[in-house]
Amino acid sequence: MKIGVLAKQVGITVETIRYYESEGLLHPALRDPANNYRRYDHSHLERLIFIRRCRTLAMTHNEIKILLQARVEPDASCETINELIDEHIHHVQARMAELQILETQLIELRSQCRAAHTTRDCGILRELDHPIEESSEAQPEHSHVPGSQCRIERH
Amino acid sequence: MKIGVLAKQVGITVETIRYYESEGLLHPALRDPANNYRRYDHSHLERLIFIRRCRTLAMTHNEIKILLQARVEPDASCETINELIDEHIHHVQARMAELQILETQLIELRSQCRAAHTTRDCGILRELDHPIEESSEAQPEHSHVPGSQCRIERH
DNA sequence: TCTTGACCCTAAAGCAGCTTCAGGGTGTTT
DNA sequence: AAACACCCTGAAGCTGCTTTAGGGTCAAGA
Ligand SMILES: [Zn+2]
Ligand SMILES: [Zn+2]
Ligand SMILES: [Zn+2]
Ligand SMILES: [Zn+2]
Repeated sequence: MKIGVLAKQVGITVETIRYYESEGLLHPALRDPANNYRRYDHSHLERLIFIRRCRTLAMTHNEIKILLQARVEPDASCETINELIDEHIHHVQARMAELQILETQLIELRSQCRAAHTTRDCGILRELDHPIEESSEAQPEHSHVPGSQCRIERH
Repeated sequence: MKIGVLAKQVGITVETIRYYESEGLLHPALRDPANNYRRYDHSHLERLIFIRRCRTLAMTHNEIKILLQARVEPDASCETINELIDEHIHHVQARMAELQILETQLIELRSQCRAAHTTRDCGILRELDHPIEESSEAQPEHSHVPGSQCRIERH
């Protein structure tokens, strides 16, 4: 099948497929000698579905590569996989904890202004003007396995 | 004061300060005619503290710019500010909800493999091979105020 | 005085995971 | 033959910085 058909089957764009190929997630497709178009078969479809499933679970390309590697080594132990998923669950939980703290702080901030008035007297602006109070809790310096790092976005 | 002193006062790097200037968050500093070094005063310090406070609350540059604008218009209504904070709280809550769903799915996935065995028989890989089940809930197509968009990272 | 080290400057690239754009072929239909 | 859908590559854009490269400035010590 051509790239457009594959894209529709998986529910992604052709650009994303080409990007995955350039990233080494998807094996380069065979090319039609006549026009240089990429040709895909069922194994590509399956691999792409796997990749997308991992992406909707917010795994990074690095994490996915490790799983893909395990997938083609049927005789290896799946320890690695279990550990990777466990670690990734931690990534998600850690990010949620951060966001919960954020939410609390934001709601407190919001409570500083209940009636609408001029910005001169706005409690929100006033609170934002103060420096950040250190929570005095040292950052745990999370030790990631180098090569499968994931951060669940901390913009 | 010079940029290095300012950076230490605020607790960020000089590169970040220069970046904020290039982004239009911080007004360009006066330059020492002798050596072209940036010179800052107290108002820069206050503005930077404000910016950092907003950043630790995960606001985007766009959101911060709106607040900064309100800050220099003391006679305007603070309606805008309240709405922006409310919206931003929604950003955080929406992202948390996404992560909670993720966590549930990941824990379910993890439960597919309790004993270590070969990847051939790994329930995790098996489940990842299946296509994504649509939760059939149409995405709410959140209507953002154009110009203050924020996404709390959805990598 | 010369040199070392701390500090300052700019411009550009890198990170993650794509999306979008520019510029140009291919292939089928009307 | 023109229109339109589809394919190709390479590069830039997005976000919020960090890092690197390459090069001035300035104080103090040898
Ligand atoms: Zn992860
Ligand atoms: Zn207010
Ligand atoms: Zn927001
Ligand atoms: Zn297993």
